[in-house]
Amino acid sequence: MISIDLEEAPRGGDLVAVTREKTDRAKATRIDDVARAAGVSTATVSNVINETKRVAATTRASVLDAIERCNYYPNAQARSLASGRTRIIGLLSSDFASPLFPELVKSFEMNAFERGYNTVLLNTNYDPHRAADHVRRLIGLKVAGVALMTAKLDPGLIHELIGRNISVVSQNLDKVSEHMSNVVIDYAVGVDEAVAHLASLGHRHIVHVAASDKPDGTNVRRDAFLESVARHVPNARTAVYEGDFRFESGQRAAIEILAAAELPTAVLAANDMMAFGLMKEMRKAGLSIPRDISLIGFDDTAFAELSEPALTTVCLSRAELGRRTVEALMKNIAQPGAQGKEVRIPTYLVKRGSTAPPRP
Amino acid sequence: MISIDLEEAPRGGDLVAVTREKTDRAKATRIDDVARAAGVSTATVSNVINETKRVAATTRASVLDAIERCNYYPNAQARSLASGRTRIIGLLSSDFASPLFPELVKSFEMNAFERGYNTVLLNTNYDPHRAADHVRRLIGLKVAGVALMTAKLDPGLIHELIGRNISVVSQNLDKVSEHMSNVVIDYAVGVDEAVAHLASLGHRHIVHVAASDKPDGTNVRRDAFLESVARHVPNARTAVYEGDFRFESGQRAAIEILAAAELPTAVLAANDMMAFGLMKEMRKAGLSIPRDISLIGFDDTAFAELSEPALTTVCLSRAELGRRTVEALMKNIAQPGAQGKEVRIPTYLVKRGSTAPPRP
DNA sequence: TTGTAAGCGTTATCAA
DNA sequence: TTGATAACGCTTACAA
Repeated sequence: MISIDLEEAPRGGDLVAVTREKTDRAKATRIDDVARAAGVSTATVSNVINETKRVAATTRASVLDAIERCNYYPNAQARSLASGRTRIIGLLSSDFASPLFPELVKSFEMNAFERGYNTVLLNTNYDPHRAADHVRRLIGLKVAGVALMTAKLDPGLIHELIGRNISVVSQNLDKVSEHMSNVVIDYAVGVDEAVAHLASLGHRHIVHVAASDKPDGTNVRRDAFLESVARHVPNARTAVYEGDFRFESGQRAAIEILAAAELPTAVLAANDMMAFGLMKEMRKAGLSIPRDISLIGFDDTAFAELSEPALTTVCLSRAELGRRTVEALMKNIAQPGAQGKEVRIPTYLVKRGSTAPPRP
Repeated sequence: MISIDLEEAPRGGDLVAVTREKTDRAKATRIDDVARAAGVSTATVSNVINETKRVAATTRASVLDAIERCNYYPNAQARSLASGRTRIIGLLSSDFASPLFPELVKSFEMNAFERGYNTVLLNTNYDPHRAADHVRRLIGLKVAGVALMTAKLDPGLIHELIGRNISVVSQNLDKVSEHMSNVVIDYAVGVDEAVAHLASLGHRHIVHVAASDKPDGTNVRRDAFLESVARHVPNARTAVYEGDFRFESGQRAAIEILAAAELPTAVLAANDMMAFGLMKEMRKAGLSIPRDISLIGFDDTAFAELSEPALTTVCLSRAELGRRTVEALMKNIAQPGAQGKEVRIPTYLVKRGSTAPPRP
């Protein structure tokens, strides 16, 4: 849309470059080069690299030396063609830019890396066609496993993966099965902490701004909220407002809440964005948080600790989510044919400045 | 640290599952299966898939049909082993969780996908060892190209890539060379718009809270700031404070600014985080933004439009950055041996509520 | 327009 | 403990 490629930048030393080209590009070194350099067979080199067989210490040393000298990097394509496995795992998501993902992706990649795996990233952008294409690519790539961090995926596609012996870890799916584990985020514990916190501050009139992730109408957070309120707050007054996770829906919910006969003393929003919307609208209405009303969010997005007041919020450790997802994948890969597991990631409350006792 | 794998979930239909296993896992279909099914040779199937040769329409149709019927997914490893190229590109970053990245990663992946490439992600976490390992892996994977979105990387490693005929696109590097392009973010235009905006509002005393990305002491934003002020504001008063991109350093800068003999009427921070720090501290000191002082940030992070007041900020389009990075990579891949290009990504001002005319 | 067959760089099975 | 050598599944000259 703007700006164009500049003209080619000036460059010195053409001759040198050309020479280098002739040297470096002269075919990458292969396992036979190393074998020759070490005076052994390719089988031995392979065994040294993969530690697949006992190799005499001296042979081993000279092979390693030869690898070093030749500046040898094994060809991953050839390796996996021959061995039938790859060291690649996929991470499929609907939207990498959504708040939870950046850190999750980072943690996922780092954990995979440490186990010798590379991560390929796939963003479906909520498009089922794209998702199907992505799955196809993953199969073509012969990935060892895939983490499906997307809202919902055609079960047929999942089968396609499982059937090809690719490990799958899904998020918040209901069932595990052979070769397929499930990471479930345990919203209930965090919600319970939040409600208990409000109850202990003395709140008796707490409302929830819900937003449902599942299309089937079930809503884990809302249900947990209602259940927790019933448990922690005797004679509670409560209500549930509907939002859609977006800032604006938080604002709309605030307007509804303000229009109600009696103002609640605390609000639990299903995510931070809506909480920020609530915050803005309530401030506009002249209310002070937390003096007039307490507010709790969900997700612990980057801004939660910077907002005015800093937002009390329920969150989960993205690092843990990433790590345990990779672990689950690895477990499935290591034990093909075994039954998948269910991994629960707890959520917890982070207390900040947006909650206080209700006005007397 | 918390929670443990639950016991295996119950499962029904073992028999069915076992049957499926026998069927599905019975060796993936290969190109010969398709060839046989279509009654042609493997070469023809390959030519249909890759569009590498003219194939008679009828033959083509029957091959496509056979591919469909066999549910055939070409083996990427075998393909690239045979062809010498892969459809994988790498994206190397120091920290995927930093503000610019999520959307950049998303855009990068989507653009790569549309061109038939898969993206492998590598997070160095600012660790040179890890970076070196990553480069090694990329070479082993025989990726077609790599985008180096990391602060600095050992030039030796870059050479290692180039020498192996892997296209490289770096960010904010100084030079381009054969097989290596450079994406530079043009901070100057955005800074200039920001300063011009302040000047047109009537500001004459504008300070900058700088933070340097480059270790060599050069600071593009600061230099652009000083230059723009000199150009747009006659008899300007100005000053530069040092920060480190973090919220707290914005707070510290605010304290310094407030301690100065005369308060400036506007502040340009080198990123949003510091701007938020400034905002918090100035509010604490009883100042109102933008009535008492105008504030401009840099990056347009997610919260810029949600803060109170919404932050005027300089930003760049992450979508464009991702797209043009992939384009540069593709160009290099398509024309091996050609000289790299320099791609400039402009920045621009987003006017929001944190800027206003100075008090009279 | 189609087919044959020789690689591509490993791993893994035997045999030595 | 090591070495030959046949896969692995595809692409691509070269032939037909």
